[in-house]
Amino acid sequence: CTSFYLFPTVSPLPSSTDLLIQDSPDSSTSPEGKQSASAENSATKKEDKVPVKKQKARTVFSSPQLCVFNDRFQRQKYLSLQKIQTSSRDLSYKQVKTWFQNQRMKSKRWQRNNWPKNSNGVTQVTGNFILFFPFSDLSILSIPETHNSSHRQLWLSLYPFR
DNA sequence: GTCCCGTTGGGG
DNA sequence: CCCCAACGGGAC
Repeated sequence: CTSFYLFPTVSPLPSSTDLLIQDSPDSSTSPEGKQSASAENSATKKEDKVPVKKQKARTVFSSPQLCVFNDRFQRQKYLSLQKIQTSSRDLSYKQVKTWFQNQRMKSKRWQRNNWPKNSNGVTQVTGNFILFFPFSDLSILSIPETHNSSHRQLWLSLYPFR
């Protein structure tokens, strides 16, 4: 998975979404719930639960994982059942679901702010090209020479990933 | 159960 | 600061 894709015409799409995504060494999240067992300070009142500080785990997805997710997200904004599970066996379903949710929000927010509108909030069309900005990524969907109903599509996706 | 939405908190 | 995974809660 490179950071640059260009597949012409009706992309059969890599579809390899599974396989290859070698598991990165660490892959999983930070050491979960590591605070000491905290020997109960014994005789405290029952309902006086001292705030057991739950440390939020901050997962950072690996680049290959993001690549797969992004690629998928371009086509499906909604995670259909557990399909993507296979490509990310190290990640929980909840994590993937959360990623899609956040991505949807990000997409929406990005559109609200940065989508090029022509007067009426519709996608801007310039010549033969439709500029298509799903979110922070750049995508250009062009429809060159539409001879009768066979829209030839050319997808050009850039995945910066920062 | 998932979704949306606002919010929280970890980490660069 | 910002980014973003994860959380909480209400709605369906």
